[in-house]
Amino acid sequence: MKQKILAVDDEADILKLLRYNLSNAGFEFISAEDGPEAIELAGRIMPDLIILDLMLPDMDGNEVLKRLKANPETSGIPVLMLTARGEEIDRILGLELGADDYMVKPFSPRELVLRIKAVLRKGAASDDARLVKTGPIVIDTERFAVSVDGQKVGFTAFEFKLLLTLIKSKGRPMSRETLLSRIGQSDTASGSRTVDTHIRRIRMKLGRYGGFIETARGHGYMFNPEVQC
Amino acid sequence: MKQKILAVDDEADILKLLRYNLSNAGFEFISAEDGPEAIELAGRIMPDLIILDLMLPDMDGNEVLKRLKANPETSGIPVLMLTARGEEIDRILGLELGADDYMVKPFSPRELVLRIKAVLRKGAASDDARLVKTGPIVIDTERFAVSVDGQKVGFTAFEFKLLLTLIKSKGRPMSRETLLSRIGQSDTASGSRTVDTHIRRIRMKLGRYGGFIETARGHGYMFNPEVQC
DNA sequence: TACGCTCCTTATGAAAACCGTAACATACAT
DNA sequence: ATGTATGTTACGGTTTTCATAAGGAGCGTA
Repeated sequence: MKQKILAVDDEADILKLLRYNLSNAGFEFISAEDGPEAIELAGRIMPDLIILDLMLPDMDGNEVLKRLKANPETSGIPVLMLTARGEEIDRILGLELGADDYMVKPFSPRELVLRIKAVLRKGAASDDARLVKTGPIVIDTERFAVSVDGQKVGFTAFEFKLLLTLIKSKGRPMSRETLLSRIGQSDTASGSRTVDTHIRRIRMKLGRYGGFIETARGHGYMFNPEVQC
Repeated sequence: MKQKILAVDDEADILKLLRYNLSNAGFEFISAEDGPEAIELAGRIMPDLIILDLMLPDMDGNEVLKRLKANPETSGIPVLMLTARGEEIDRILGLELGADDYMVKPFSPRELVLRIKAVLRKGAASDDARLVKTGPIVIDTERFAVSVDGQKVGFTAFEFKLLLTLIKSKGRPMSRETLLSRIGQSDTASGSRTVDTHIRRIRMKLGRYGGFIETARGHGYMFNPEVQC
């Protein structure tokens, strides 16, 4: 059966473009032009994916997204956001909303189709999703950007990979050696204590969420977002 | 349904020529002879595309365009500008207005129809539009011309392709190798450090917007127009 | 063909960012 | 209480990037 895609945008041109390309790509295309209509439609037809413009006339795309996520019936539907400008990218990251991916307009239809397929393929088993979210922490694996509580935080390459590795195996402690090898620094002569230093730096950058990285004494470190502060 | 095209020109000959060719091409043709009429008509009939002469008797074509773009209802309509002379081309680029394409009079009707179809097909979200706009930066992909803040800036071929590649993948860092290969210099023995030099030159030419090109340490470079100066 | 021009490339040192280590302080476990 | 593991801090070395200059290839023109 064809997978259904709901696109929400107020610009008819965009909808036309989407309809053309997504139909060709083998999807069933449904469109909505404003927020309320989108929410209503989503709940009724249960699409496999929603394309949502961040800038809508009546109700902000963020608001729409929030309501979709608030409704348990629609909260599982992956959402791909569209933004008009690069300036808004950080908002997507920052608002810790439930978007699974995003694209900046103008976008190439070809790339859009690829991204849609990627999101659909991954579904719940998100091993390599673009946006990795853990509570107040959102990681954009393509831009190498991290935001905490809506604030963009600068991470170095090492720190970034370390954090991502920990989060991907969250709940399971990982030894320093494992961490180093997953990052690709295994062969280089890095004393394993180096990890400690980086862990500390990450903890500082995570601010009050630094405690999410627990130390498994004798075993290494573990990411555990359950901890309250 | 036929797509509507609104043509604005004070010369009756031109309008006649346009009407003949566009009707034949399957468009619904509407014409206006001056600025105010054009604006009124555009808001009322919502054409799919507007052909606008840069030189109008009462109100300059640029002024008309500005007002069209200022009105949220009409701002999404693509506009194709007509200029009487090549000398005016730079003004089109320079005014960072919202034109999507342009032609120089005298033009071939056949080419005009092709261009119209191209603009309509691509809509606002396109991979290879003729005019690529990012804030104060406008790029004419056919003339290899760039303007910043309305000022035409001379770019060399390498710089041009580099900037365009970065902008087309805006928001995502690209390695020097990727950049070189996309430009077509991959096989030539270009040390990847060459990219650095060109990036620097582009930054200088972009003036105060040079910061739009961010360096992703360890990853390459990324175009990101969010940065304010 | 020679000349002059522009543009691409490379070279070099300066500056900045990052990584790793060491030394000491602190917490944990037996 | 003592030894071990980790936290903290500071500093030096290394890598990456910036900045500037200069060599050399390609192109058009005379």
